[in-house]
Amino acid sequence: MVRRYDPERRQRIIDAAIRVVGEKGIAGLSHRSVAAEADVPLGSTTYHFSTLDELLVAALRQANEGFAKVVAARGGLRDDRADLAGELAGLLGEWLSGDRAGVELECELYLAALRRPALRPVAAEWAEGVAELLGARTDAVTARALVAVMDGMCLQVLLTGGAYDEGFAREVFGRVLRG
Amino acid sequence: MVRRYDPERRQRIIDAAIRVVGEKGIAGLSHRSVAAEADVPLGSTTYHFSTLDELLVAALRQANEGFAKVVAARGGLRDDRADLAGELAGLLGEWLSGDRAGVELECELYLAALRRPALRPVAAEWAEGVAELLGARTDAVTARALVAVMDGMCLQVLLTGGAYDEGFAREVFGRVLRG
DNA sequence: CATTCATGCGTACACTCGTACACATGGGAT
DNA sequence: ATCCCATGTGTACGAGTGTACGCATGAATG
Repeated sequence: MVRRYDPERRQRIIDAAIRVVGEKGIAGLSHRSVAAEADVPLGSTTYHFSTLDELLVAALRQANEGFAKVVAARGGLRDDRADLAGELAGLLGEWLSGDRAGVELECELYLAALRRPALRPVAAEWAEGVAELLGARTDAVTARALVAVMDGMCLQVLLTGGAYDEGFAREVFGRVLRG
Repeated sequence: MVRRYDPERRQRIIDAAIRVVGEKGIAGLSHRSVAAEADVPLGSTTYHFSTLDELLVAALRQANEGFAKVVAARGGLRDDRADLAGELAGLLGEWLSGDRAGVELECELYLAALRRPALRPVAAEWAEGVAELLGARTDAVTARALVAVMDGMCLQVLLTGGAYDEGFAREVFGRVLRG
């Protein structure tokens, strides 16, 4: 069995990477910047993550839990009696209006999959995870559609700098659900 | 009136920037790489675009026309008799299955607005442009919703590496339109 | 106890980058 | 005709980067 001297070392590097991306973006991520943020020598970061892609995969996997936490805090969307469209609209609003830096961080890592094939499986996992969560309340096709709408509305808010309109979101979710 | 010695110089640099981003991604964009691609000296690129952001803005503005061309080639969505949901689904399919490198290029520039505020107005212009195009066939709220759905479905295809399902797209567009 | 080797650490090298600056050139204004 | 200045060019510097390599350390194994 392989054991490490400092089992926290690897985790500390991932946490530091997330902070670096949050502050300076993926463009500001380097073995050195992570090493400085994690307060470990350069060789330690290159040893644990020989490629920056590996580090990004680990960071994305961990950051993905942010949205899941918001969902869990809201009871996991399991209340069949509640209005799902309204629930989702509220969920998005809470997520977007909360820790904005964290939101941008998650999105940036997620969107980075466009040019980094290594991240695509992780991005796909996230989409499937949300779809499964919704699958408990609706059919698979509608769930996939809802995920697409959520992604699209997040993009609109984050990319164009516009404000999030919860009423609009509820309306759109409702139409998709009314299929 | 201010005239340049080489009126094409600036344009050639923009074209070169688009090619560079298409081949190596935004991460591979630098004053030097653009200069090499455009076959101009380094000083020329730094003179015309002192910041890479400026160059990206010009590139995004020019690349945005790619989708508009596909729309125009399809008659501009102005045929009221046709099924709008099917039209949009076909449009997306044609765009996504066409020049894939060009699609990724446009998306990457578009998504870069997340971390580069300078690009946001241009991204917003694009979204508004498409919404206006759709506004001729439906109300403003529905148009905005359709844009969000289009963005979201493109993301799903490009980020997760999944295939584009035109039937699914048509179904979702239909639901949003049936509001 | 002795050995092994995954892990951790420090340093150096070659490379690219943004930036700055001095100088060349020639169109347009005077 | 002359001057001005936007434009074009070449070069250099310091900072930051990925990578590689040699060495240190101590847990695991026999």
